[in-house]
Amino acid sequence: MTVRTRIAPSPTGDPHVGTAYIALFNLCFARQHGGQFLLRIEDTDQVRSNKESEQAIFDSLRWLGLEWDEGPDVGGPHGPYRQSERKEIYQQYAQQLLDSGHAFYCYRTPEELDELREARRAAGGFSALKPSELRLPEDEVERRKAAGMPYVVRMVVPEGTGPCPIEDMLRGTVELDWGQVDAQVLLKSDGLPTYHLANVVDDHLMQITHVLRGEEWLNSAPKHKLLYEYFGWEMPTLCHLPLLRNPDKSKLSKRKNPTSIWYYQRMGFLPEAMLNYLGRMGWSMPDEREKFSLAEMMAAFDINRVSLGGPIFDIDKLNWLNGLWIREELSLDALADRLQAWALNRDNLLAVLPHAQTRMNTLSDFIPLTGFLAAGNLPLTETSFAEAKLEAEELKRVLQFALWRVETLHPWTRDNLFATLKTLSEEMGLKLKDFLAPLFIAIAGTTASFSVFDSMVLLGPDMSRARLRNGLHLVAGELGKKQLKKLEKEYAALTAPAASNQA
RNA sequence: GUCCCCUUCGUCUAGAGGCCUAGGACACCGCCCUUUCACGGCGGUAACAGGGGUUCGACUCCCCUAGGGGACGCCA
Repeated sequence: MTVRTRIAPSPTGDPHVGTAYIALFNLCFARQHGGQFLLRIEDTDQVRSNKESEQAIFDSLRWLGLEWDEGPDVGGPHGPYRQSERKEIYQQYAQQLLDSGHAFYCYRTPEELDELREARRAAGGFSALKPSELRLPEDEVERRKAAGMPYVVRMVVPEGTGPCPIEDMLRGTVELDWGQVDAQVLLKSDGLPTYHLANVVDDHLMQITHVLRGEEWLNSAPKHKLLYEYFGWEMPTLCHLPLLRNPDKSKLSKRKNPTSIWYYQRMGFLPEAMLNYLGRMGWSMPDEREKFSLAEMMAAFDINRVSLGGPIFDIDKLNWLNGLWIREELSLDALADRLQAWALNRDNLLAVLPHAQTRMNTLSDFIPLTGFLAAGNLPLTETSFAEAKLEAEELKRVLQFALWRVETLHPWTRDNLFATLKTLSEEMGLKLKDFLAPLFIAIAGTTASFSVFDSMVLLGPDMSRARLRNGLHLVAGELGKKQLKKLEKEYAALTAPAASNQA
């Protein structure tokens, strides 16, 4: 048996806890059956594609203690593969589908596609675009081809509606409808495969027998099934796991929650506890024990013990569990080692010292000066922000806008942070000093600290964002939908200040 | 809007027709331990979404409704 999970790097390089969650279940399932567990990096999306963010994922999984196997060769050396380096493989298989009439060239422009979709939507019913609608007359195809217009390769799908049964390990037979299956793009105009093609081809070449993936993929299973039929390959057994959720029950997202594994590492959670907690999400030990190691979980694993309701990622319980690990599993000696490795290591000290040294008279000044860097959550209250001489509304705007600006910021460097936030302060018409004050308080707990940009670099993106979010929460409470809309509007107006006051 | 999935305490969950007066854990509250705070111990509040069936019997099976989530891209 060979089980795999596909991993999509995030554009900012943050390894997502959801990734680890899926990987954990894949690993346990594979090991329980004495099988292999393979990883496959998904990098057909040019935006996400860089070695750095891929490496971050491997590092984070290793930190957690997850292991994986080296897969069979797919046109290159063993290990995780990159689609962009194996472009020809997918082109070759796409050609095979073109030759057998299971795929076709499509020269439709984005505008035409929008129109077709809109018409579909207006008509009600299924919104999937079918080959018959997308196909252009022969002469038009020739004309566009001659004009050198970009094209894609799409798969042929059944035109009408009708049941398409999908077998799921946990749900049994799920009946989807062909009507919702569109003529999926297989090869993009840049020649790279989409997820769907790469997924099927890779799994076949890697001899995958079982796929455990997120529930979000359930709806595209018919496409995959069809591709397996076209190629005449045997389809792996599918299993769709529930999605981790935010406290508001939506799919766990960076916007609402810290989702990066590094955030939790930074917060001082032990990898064992983290993995233990993920194992408790949607799964339970037969004896209902709460604390267990990866080895224990693998030994006792049973996929049928997965419960289907999407679990909410609850930091309170993770906290308790982590405490349990610290108190019950670590000797004082071991705990000392952990602390040393976590924060008090030489690299960390050398990174902080340049900022601390000039402000130190005694060695004892060091901890008070830099303690905020090692702290998890700062002990702040609403009144902590009184130091910033801004009125409540402005305070709110500064924190929210700054948070939005740095949410997608990459790379996370001092210069980049400075440029971004300086620009924002100018757009908001605030003096940099006034603008920065609330950021200082949210990040360092006080305005009497060294550069907030340096602090943010030392804290890292995840912790910095979490602190800003926390600060915002303190001054603004839970933002209502209306308020949020208003802020979003003001924020959008910032980047295009001239355009808004015409009429 | 259309399709799919899901639905047990606030949260994570146990529960495969009678063992359920629905169990455990987090959080919360109270008591005990304790020079404080934690830890630990003991106890408490708190749930089968609603309505119909099937059955001698339904948290468990079926249907409907409601709610939540996901998917409808040259993103994964």
